[in-house]
Amino acid sequence: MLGLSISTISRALKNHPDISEKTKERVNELATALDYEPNSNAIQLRTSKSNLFGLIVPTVSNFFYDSFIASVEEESRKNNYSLMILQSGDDLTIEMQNLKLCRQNRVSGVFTCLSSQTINMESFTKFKDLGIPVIFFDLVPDVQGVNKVCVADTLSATIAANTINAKKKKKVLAIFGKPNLSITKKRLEAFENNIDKKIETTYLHANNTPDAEQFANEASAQNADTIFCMSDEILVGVMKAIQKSGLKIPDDIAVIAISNGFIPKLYYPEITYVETSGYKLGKLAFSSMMACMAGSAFMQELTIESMLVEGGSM
Amino acid sequence: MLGLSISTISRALKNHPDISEKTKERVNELATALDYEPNSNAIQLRTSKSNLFGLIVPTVSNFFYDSFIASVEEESRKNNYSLMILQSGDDLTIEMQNLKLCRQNRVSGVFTCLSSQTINMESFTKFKDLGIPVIFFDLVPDVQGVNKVCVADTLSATIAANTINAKKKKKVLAIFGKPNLSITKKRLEAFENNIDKKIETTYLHANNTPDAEQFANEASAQNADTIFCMSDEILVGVMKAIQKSGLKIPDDIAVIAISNGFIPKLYYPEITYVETSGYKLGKLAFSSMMACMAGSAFMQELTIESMLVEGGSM
DNA sequence: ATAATTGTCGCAAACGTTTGCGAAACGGTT
DNA sequence: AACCGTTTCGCAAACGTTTGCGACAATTAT
Repeated sequence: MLGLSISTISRALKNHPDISEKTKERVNELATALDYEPNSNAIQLRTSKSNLFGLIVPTVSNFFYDSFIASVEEESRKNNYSLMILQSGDDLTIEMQNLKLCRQNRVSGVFTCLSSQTINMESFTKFKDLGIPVIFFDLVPDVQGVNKVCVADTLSATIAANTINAKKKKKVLAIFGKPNLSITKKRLEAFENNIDKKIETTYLHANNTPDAEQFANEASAQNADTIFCMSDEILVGVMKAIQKSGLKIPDDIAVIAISNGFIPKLYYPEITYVETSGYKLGKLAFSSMMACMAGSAFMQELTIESMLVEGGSM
Repeated sequence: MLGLSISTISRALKNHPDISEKTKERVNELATALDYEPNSNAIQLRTSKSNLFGLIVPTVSNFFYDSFIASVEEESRKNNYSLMILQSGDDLTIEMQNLKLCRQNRVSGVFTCLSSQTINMESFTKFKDLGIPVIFFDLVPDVQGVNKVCVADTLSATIAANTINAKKKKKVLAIFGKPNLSITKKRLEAFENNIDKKIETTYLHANNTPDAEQFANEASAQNADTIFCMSDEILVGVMKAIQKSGLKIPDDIAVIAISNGFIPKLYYPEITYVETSGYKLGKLAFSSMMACMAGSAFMQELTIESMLVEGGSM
């Protein structure tokens, strides 16, 4: 329509110095008039660079992951990337299928956490070979040479233990999650190492919310004065048990949790918790991804700081 | 490597009848050996059909939307589609930017709900012109000729009102959300029409959780015997106020809500609610999308049924 | 005046597929 | 031996870009 070649149009649109200002103007004018929109498939095919990140998560509907996703999406959009979301449902087969989808869609990077069944990392090394950076978050593999971003498990459990110590509690029920998860191990170890030895502490592992509820029921029967919850899942069960028992927080029983912060604020008094922000972790993951893209591949483990948020439950 | 042409390979991989079984075997064998993965950019460029859906949501971290997303992702994966997630933050500019991203990525369909600022539908008609189906969900435009899937606002509010009637309550505080939203209007209207006229009912609009908490505080001072919450946001505030007041549910005060179901189960007793499932809505949205893709474009408004889930709060 | 430089632009190949069409090979029928 | 039908496969164009290189014109230097 302008009597120009395709290459000239392409260059004009990209503000290439070879093209005169007048031509650029004419091209841009017509482009907006026709509201031309570049075909990103063609672009990606030609340049073999996509503006797509893959994000694999056990499930979207989760206190922690949803804010993580929100955070990563926000940054992606700001940096002109799109986000492809995939749920693994903590299923190994689906996880591998999702990784395949990422490769086929030629993502330029992957955010993922491990399913609890993942044993070998072979499916991830393929990405390494392809030069596609992988950022592990939250549930990360126990190996070196990969990029990991985590919440500060050790620190957060330490803070919780110290808070309990400072309040001079006597009898603590500490409820942790599934024992095989690295996150559980780290938190448990740190808690054990830091809780005052004079405090009578019972350790339990709850696989889910109902488990936690039942444990908390027994705890009130045993006159524990404090319950520590490793996660939101556990906190929810504990709170249900406490409400049922009619015990008053914090006078009859104190509660402290490690949490993203949403659940603790649902109750009155609000529950004191050590914050592990999915939102912050998302930001960290993204900046780590950008660092990888820029070539500075550190292959390190980064953590976000934790801090105590005081409610009225201690 | 096999002495075959590209076209033969292509056809063999797609199980084309022209190709002999032996050749197919050889090709497939080598393909898995090299773990060949088709370049979806090239495919999409050639066929101009993407296997990508766009999903625009105000925010991912929301009780309702996260389960909606989870649901749509699940179906998408099963049907060999991928999902591109975009957050609008209820911002008109970002909404339009996201729509642009959808077009550029050549999505084959869009799921979206309106930002509250969206006035004209012009940006959506462009998709119609391109033959890209758009499914509106939850917050839908008030016009004809588009595909909409919604929760049954009228029905759910009616069920809630009838439940209150059946329990012979005397004094009800009904808290609704932002008055300008269509969802609020529908629920309010249905509630008003169905609540027993003999019941003394106070209507309030809360813009957020703290508002609701304050309203509920005043309510307990006024000796209301029942509080109705239009949404989870409101329920959370109300529950905080009730816990603070020390009132017992359901003896001192009854609570009923319209909810996705997650929040009501966090408390003891569990809150009775009328279910509006984001998960179910996702399924409906997806099947509606598939119907559009298949050509049967109904351009209608579909709703999911609502049902009462009894907790112990009434 | 011619030669060298610079500023603009077009040609054509390439990215990895799909697909209509034609070609070769083969077996079977007259 | 000639013909026909079928099976099996390859050629080449096309999808919409990007980009190295060369071409031409305009400008400047000699």
